[in-house]
Amino acid sequence: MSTKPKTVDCRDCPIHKLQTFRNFEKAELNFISDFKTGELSADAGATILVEGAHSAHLFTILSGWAFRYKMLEDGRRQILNFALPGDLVGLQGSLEGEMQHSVEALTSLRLCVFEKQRLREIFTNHPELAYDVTWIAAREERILDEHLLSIGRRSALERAAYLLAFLQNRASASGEPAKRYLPVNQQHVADTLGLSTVHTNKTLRKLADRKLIRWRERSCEVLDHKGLMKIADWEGLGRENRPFI
Amino acid sequence: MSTKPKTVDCRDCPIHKLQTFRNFEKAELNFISDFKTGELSADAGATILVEGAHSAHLFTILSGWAFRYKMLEDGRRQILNFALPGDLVGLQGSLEGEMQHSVEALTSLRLCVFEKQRLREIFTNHPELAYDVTWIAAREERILDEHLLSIGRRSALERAAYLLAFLQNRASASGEPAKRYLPVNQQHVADTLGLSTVHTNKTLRKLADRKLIRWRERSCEVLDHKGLMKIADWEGLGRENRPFI
DNA sequence: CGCGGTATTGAGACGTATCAAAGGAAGTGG
DNA sequence: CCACTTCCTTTGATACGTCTCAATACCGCG
Repeated sequence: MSTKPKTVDCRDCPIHKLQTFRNFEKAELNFISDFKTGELSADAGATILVEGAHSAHLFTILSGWAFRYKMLEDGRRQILNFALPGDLVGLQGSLEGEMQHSVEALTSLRLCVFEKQRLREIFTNHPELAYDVTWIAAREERILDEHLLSIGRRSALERAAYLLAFLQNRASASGEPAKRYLPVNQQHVADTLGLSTVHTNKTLRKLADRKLIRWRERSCEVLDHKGLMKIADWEGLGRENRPFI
Repeated sequence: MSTKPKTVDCRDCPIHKLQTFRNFEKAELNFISDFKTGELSADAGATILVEGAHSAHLFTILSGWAFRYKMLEDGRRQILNFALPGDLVGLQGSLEGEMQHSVEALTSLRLCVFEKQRLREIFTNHPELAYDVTWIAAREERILDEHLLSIGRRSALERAAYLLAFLQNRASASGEPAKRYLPVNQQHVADTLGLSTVHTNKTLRKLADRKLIRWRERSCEVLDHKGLMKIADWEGLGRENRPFI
């Protein structure tokens, strides 16, 4: 095996090379490279950020999946959204002050670490990148809007169909084609849909019976993406040139 | 009656004077004033923006309440969030491309109109304001996170308590103290909570029986704010120095 | 081989939706 | 000022969806 550098230089970032992302100037990459203070690796199940804590950092996902969630005092948990390679984590909620949600690794994870404190530098020195940050925030909002519609107004079957179509959509755009399966278990699905695990199981079974998905150990294979979208009355995420930091 | 100018000059903006908002530089106000292209008035029930359309504009609420919502094909509606004086409308969802949600006036409404196209100018010329835009987006995300937790994991009673506490919180920070009542009807509450109107009615009745609220025609009076927060296990929004554009 | 995490199933309780109808308040036109 | 309409709220009865509890089956792993 050849020796590899421990951390990826942003100028060689594998993610920037992907089709889904926009092209970046040399100067921008240099700045990002400087902005990046390190990398973090975490195993599946590890907690990256916890609600109520003050975090000095902001992360970008290099590889793997994570999810954001909130909990009520008695333990009820709601998963808010998932984060895939290229996603910014830690921007949601207040820019300053305590975290309003927790973040957990869904698979083993590699993250780029940035200092929140230096976020303002982006705004003063690199307006284009600053605009990107806002763009990313707006995109997250759009997704949260969809989730809200889903949980609020769709039936259990429609909700499940929406979620799996959504995750499949995100996975296939994230440039990890190796992963044919969505790395979630039924507990995760339940906590995202706002359902009990038992009912989630029965609902997923219906989707499986209709040959829309196949359930595996701790993961889900989507067999009929369009079929799921149709059940959920969902259009899909736009095919866009995402920015990325 | 004395004659009034049709539009408010940003330098005299009544909202900037409120305590909740941060202080602004002269240069910033001048820029905002230039950025503003007009005002728009709308009656309660009027549609400001519609899902699927391309809007060239961005709005700030001068007075009155509005709400954002999405609909499924068969007519089911989900209210995503409310907008009060000082809130930015139209930023949510994609910065470019079609609207992903609609916006409707809840009360009679006055809006400042900005051109989306010129948003980039903010980023190149006024980094502080650009940072504010991002701050505002992050705040909206935090609120959407709360709503997701609520709809996904709280019972009907807890959800209603959360929503009314939330609206009361927002109302009292928005500098319209004249309005002691929240200007929503039970249909709005139902569509926000993801419940039927009938069940919403029965749930609100329980809150009223416990002397937490009193229901009026097309509006709600909150009698015990803390009681609502306790039922919902909700901490409230931070008392922050909001930016504003 | 036994163990812990995950998925599956069934039965009964509970919460919420749906349908239908009636009562009240506000606004309109005669 | 009244009759009328319209929108909003309230109530009851019944159906349905989802939750809870409990037990079993399954699988990978030490």
